[in-house]
Amino acid sequence: MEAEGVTLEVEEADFEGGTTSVEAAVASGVDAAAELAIRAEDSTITPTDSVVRHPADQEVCPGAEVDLEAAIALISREKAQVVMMIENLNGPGTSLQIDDRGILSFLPVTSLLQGARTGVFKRFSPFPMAPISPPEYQLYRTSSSPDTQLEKSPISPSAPEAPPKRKRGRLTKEQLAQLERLFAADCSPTVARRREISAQVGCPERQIQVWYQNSANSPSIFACSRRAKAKNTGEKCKTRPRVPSPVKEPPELCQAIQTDLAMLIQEDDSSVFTIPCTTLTIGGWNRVNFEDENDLLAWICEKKRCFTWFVRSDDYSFKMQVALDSLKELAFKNAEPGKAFLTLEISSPPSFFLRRNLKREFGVPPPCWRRCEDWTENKVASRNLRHVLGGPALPLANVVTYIKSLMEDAKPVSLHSVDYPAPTDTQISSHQSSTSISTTPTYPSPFIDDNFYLPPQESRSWDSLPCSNSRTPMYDTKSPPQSYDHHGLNHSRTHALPYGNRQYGDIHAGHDEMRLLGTDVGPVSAQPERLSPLLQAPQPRQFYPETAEVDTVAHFQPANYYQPYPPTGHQQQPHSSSHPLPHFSELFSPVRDSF
Amino acid sequence: MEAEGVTLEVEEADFEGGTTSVEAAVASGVDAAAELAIRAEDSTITPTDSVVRHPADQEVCPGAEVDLEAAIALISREKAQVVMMIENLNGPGTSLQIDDRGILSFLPVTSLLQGARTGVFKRFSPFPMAPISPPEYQLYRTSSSPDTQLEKSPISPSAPEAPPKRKRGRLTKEQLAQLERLFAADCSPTVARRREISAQVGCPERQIQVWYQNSANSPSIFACSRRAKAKNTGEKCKTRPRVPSPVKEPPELCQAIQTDLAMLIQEDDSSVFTIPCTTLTIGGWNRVNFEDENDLLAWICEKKRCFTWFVRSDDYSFKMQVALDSLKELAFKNAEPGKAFLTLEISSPPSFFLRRNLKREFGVPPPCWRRCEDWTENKVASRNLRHVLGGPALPLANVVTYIKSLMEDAKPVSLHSVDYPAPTDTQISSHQSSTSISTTPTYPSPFIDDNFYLPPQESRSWDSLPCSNSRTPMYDTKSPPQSYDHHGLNHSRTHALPYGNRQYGDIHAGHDEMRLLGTDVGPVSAQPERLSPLLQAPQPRQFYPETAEVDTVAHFQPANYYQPYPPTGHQQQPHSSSHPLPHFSELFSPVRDSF
DNA sequence: TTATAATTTAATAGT
DNA sequence: ACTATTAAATTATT
Repeated sequence: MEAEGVTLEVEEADFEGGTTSVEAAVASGVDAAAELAIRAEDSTITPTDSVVRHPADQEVCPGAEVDLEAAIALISREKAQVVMMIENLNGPGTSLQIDDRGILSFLPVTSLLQGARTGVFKRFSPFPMAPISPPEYQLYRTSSSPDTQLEKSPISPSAPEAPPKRKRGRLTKEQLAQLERLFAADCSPTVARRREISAQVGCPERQIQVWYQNSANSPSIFACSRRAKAKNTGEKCKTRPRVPSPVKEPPELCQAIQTDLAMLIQEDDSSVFTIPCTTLTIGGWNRVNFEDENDLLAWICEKKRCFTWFVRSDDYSFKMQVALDSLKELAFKNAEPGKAFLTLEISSPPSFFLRRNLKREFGVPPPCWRRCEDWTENKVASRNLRHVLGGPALPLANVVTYIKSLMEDAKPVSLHSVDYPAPTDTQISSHQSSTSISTTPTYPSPFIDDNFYLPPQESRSWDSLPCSNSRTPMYDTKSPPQSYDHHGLNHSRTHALPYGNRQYGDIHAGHDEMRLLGTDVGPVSAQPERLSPLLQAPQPRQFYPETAEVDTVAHFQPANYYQPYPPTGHQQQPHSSSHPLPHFSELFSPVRDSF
Repeated sequence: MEAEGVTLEVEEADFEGGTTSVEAAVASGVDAAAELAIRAEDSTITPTDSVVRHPADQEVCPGAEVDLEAAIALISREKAQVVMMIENLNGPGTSLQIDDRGILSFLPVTSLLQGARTGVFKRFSPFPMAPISPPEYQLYRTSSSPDTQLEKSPISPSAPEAPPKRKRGRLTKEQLAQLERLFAADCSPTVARRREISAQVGCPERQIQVWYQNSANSPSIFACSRRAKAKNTGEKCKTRPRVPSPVKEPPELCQAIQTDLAMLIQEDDSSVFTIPCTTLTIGGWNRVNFEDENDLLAWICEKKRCFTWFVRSDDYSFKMQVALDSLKELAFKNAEPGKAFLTLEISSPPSFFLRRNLKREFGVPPPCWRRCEDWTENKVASRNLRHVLGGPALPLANVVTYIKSLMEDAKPVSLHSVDYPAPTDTQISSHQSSTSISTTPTYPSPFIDDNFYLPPQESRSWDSLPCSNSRTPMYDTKSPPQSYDHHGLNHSRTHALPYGNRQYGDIHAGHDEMRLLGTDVGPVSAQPERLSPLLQAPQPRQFYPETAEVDTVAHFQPANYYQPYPPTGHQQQPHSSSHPLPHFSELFSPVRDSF
């Protein structure tokens, strides 16, 4: 194959320390395999040394993959005259490519040459691929002396033992954050659990395993035995999520409440399922979180039968509670891998709370949640009843499962994280490209003054409100603006969502969307016999709706002060809400029967 | 335990970059556990940072094990005033020891102090154990100000978030040189080996590890994958020394010839073992090398059956060859850690060579070795037949092993690097304090003129001399001044030298000396049947002794032009030497049998 | 800025 | 699954 080639001469490259003549030669041959050799022809360098080598220490030989970047780096440091040869190309300008690991096997010659021409030469992979037609370059044959000629190792024992190239993938920040969270919840997950995590996080199971391993053992100062740490600080390294919930929840859903998280959410139900979310969109209002902090959370409180969206800014934390039973429609949509959106159509606006962010100190009662006015921008949340929550796919999917299980004894719905849904999806795009992105509640928080912080009063505490000793629901039953039923549940639109993402499971493109409740709202003719055990096993619980006056103080005791049923017999009459309330109990709650 | 202690003040330590006051304090207490804290009291260092940490990043606390070496290294890099405190000793001077992992838990205080006193401080483990009685030191209580006082961490959560300040120590030229060499020999040493290296080079194991790592992987040009380079240029990265010698050599001995080194020594035997030495003493003549260059080397050429001492000065390189078989006695003696002396008693003077130092250019034949007159001062080497070579302990010890293996099928002798033999040793002191230290051959190099550089003539080349196709030895057999045999081998004086140094093995103090050959020279009644395989496996090779005229040109072809046996039939009669020659062949070479 | 020391983190191997 | 180690990538320091 003393084939012709293509050449380009670069007079001056910007290699530091001296002007260096760079010469790039591309020769096309017959072989399909490409050979790349870069050679520094400096007299101070011995011929053998000057052959550029693969970073993985393999000699460059036909068919070999070459990390051009490393090679270039080498050359630039060599300050040597350089000859690059690409031989046995299928055809100039077309056949080389850089794979996703930045490794070159078949590099677009043009980019190579262009790189050389511009003298950039430092990084290679993302070179402009501008198709420069081969004619632009001269056919060329390296004019080096025979002995300096690269003896094209006859392909033969080219790296007889191809050292199983260690491809080092790096976890993204998000993935790491997720893993950290999950680790905190359970530092030694089972195989099955790992598989779930793998799906959720979006990387191979093996990688998850390795991560947990390394996290547990690494002598790193940070990790400093994440697991060991957990073992010491926390209890005995929660090998299982420790929530003794009677429900057989899907994994991530029943994530344990970390201590700090518990402090954060200050929910008195130890079985709340917190979901760290990335976006919350209500109409034009949009709150994003970059997952480095627990700044945007969602959880479901079974006891109170509500969703909560939690938002934290510098000085204050905010939350809004959406009654489970005000849910008209619930739609799940996959987004990028591991991510999804959950769209909720509710029939009544949420209730709003805020709480001062204070470091807890001994002797000082921690700030507690206070009811407040809608803190979203322009109080949009009071008008727009469509919430779009973006976050980790699996937990969000599990929310669907969970909600579904509240209505019917359905089999758990599995999640399918499809290939990136083209961003053409209206839901997503409308969501993503939505108006302003406010990283904090934009509405001036109402009622924030020092008087606002009343000492927690048992009598006013939500927790101490009677719950189930009276089966009378505590909600305001008047003025349901709409009625609905769940016959409207559009099963034809409720696709099974394959579990996992495309890396580890079957891919059923197109099944990335699911809706739980029909769009239409029918009359309340519930089918109590189809209620899930979830609702029957624990004593019927009640949702405390928007009954309190706007400035009512809600106090939740810490989780570990949880007061089981039956609570105090003392009960408080709900106030009337300024918002219309749905007759959600007529729909789902077996409580109805006991009325 | 505000116990009394023992103190020693060292006014000036030789930490590079500045004079540093070093203070060592030893306090004895009641606890059996020892606490060691080393603290740099530099205002530029925060208190927490200045607490020396275990290499594994653990804070030093009572009972903790501390890698003193690392600590010392750290301190020396800090260039800070240093307070060492050893508290809760069982008793001063007795209770600390370094375990086999080089970790200190109970260090012999005396050595610590002595080290401090002498300011050596670089290496710790093998410090002289000379029992210095505690009274020699004053009772002492650190007089530092309260706040700088080491708050003996109430074990508590001392630095909750001590930013693990990264202290960047830099390797000295010498260390780097050593490492480079060692790397060339073995680019991925085992842990044990690394520990040795660490000891030898004099910096913490961790640093060694890091260096190797960076050398192997870094895209640096020097490193530029030093390991990669090694892998490619050499065979497949000698994870083991690559010499296919039948002997099971200990590492450092079978160091590969680096390219430049090969050029330097211009030996045609690819299996020579070069040993970078620090001193060569022959009588009153003394040549030292500071190890930053390959200016003083020793090697053994199995093929020629000779030792060679190589000395390089600015314009010329010199060497002398000592016939292996003229060896009367060989003594090994440990010196400072990692260093040793080898004393050779030979029965006949070496032969001398010189070569001009020229950069090689293409087309120009490289300068070659030329026989010449004794170039030592006053030609002392021709009269004094006792050579003392100082250098790295292990290789030198291995020389002994090697030589031993030439004479008997003995198990390899391992080396013991004892605690510093007290510098009272006559051999060392006489050597170290010997007359003039000349950094270059002081004798005016003879025959240096332009005529001296004859073009290499095949017929005159030493390499092309017939070797084995005629089994007739080429040496001058006349006038052996002495006869000898190796029955004289004094086994009672041949101690087994434990391999490794005291850090990693049993310590048998006192076994730091060994002699191989008896001091007496007996008649030549060789026992050919006891010859080692080394001498039998490769075709019998011959030593080219001092046969040529003094101005004979010896030309060694480059290694890669190596001409295997049988060489050209053309043979050249040796000239008669001006020196008496031993009948070495009668002793060892099986060639004798074929006479 | 470069060179190189040191750390962090992913991955492998041995057990 | 745990341990130790390697290797890649990154950070930091001079």
